[in-house]
Amino acid sequence: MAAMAVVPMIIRFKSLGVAAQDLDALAQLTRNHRRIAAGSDIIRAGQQAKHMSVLIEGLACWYKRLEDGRRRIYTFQHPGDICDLDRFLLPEADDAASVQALIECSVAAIDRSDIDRLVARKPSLALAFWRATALDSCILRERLLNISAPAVQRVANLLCEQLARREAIGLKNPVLALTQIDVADACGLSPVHVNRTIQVLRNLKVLSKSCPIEVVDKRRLADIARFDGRYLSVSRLSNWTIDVAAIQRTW
Amino acid sequence: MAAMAVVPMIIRFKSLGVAAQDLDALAQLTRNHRRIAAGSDIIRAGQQAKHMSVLIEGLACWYKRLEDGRRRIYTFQHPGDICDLDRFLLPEADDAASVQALIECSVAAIDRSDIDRLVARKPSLALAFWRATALDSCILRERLLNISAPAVQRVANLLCEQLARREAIGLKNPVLALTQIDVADACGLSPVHVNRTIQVLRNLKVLSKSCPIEVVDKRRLADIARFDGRYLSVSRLSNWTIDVAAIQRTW
DNA sequence: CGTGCTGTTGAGGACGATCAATGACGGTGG
DNA sequence: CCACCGTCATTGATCGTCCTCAACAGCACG
Repeated sequence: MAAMAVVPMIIRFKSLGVAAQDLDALAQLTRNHRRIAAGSDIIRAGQQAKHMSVLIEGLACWYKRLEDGRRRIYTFQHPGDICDLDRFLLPEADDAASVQALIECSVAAIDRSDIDRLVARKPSLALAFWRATALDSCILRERLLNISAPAVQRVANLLCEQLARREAIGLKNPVLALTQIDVADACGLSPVHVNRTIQVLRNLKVLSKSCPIEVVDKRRLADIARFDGRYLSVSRLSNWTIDVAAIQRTW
Repeated sequence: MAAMAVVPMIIRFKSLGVAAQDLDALAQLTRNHRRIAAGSDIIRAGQQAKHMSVLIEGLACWYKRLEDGRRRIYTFQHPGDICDLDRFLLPEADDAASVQALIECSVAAIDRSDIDRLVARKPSLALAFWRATALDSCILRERLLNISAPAVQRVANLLCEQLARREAIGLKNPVLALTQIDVADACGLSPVHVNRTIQVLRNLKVLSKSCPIEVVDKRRLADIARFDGRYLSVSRLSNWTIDVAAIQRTW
């Protein structure tokens, strides 16, 4: 397994305020992960979870299937996100949603009992999980605001959020592995309209003409989106730095 | 102060899984509360919170003011809800939102330091707060789903949610203290369209003709809303019962 | 008795959905 | 190797939901 693949996850947990020594314990538990093919479910609606799933690498979406079969995406998940955090806390209330891998992902499964033990013994971990829950909530609120804006702003805002979340974990590549259908399901728009909206953004020189969505003018995109990324920032929570070389040696 | 006024809050915390003995400690901290006039802010955007605010009585909305002055409501808050839970955890990320009293409210302020102490010593309380965060997240996700449905379903779903949340804390009165403007800001609809939508629901004999919104056919409302309240249920988390008489004696 | 907020009604128009068809591409099996 | 298929991107045309603007009535308030 490539050592560097886990760096984004480490950065994420660090930014949530996990103490260095607690992070080691967590990292031990995520050493074994399985790969999930693009398109298949990481978390399946209605299934009891015996473990907690942490996304290590890839891109996933947290969604619910409506009665008519349409998929509504709540939000996307990036490396370091816990796929079923809410369900872990509220098993009864929260089993209707699923998580699907949009590209090939690697996912670590941590036993419930291990989590319970960790949370009980490592306060910084419990707090970090709580913060992660709150941060999900922030993201959902921003989506909720955004979803009643005009289509161009809606799409732009979604893309800004994904870019910002990727940058927060050290991923600088401005190509997003989203299909227009993914964007449509997340923005509450029809795929047809998303297509037209993306063409508008291309003509504004904000997106490239290439087929996986690629942002070429981040500044302007944020402007169109009225995007203020502060709601994503937990950066001041921890002040220790990451020794990437050490990670490479360890993994 | 009327002793019964605190019962809904007690029920709420109990349902979140707070152990009986920990609840007492929490109750002590909420004994002093201030009244907030209808229309004024309980939590003001941009202000650092030195304490955590718990809604004891009344009805509030968690909202954000857009640049053009419009108010977008994330969700409503009922007795037992913590007004600034997210901000408490993520002071940096989450100061753009406000909470406004929609009718006269009473709100308890608990010092940050007291909370920190409680959370550190009483695991059931920490877990309950975490669960409350997750439950907010569930509610936001449901709003997010719903906001792309047709207007009648949108409004119906919002009303169902409020009824269910009130019932969960023992409030059985089917009259909701919401103006049509409140509903509009929460549903992402114009007030004019909300008005017409409510008239549709009245003609369907689901709402009464009276001016504060009153639900007269809950069954049918839930049907129109495609409302499945399971996402709100944390009922199985605690199994101890409430001694209302004891509360009356204590307060 | 004005003033402001909420609720109500009417008319016109915009944004985005839906339906339908086509092209490009990759994967699969004959 | 090529025909076939499914998925995704694209384009055109029509239609419906909901917004906006405007005006007015009821009501509480000072």
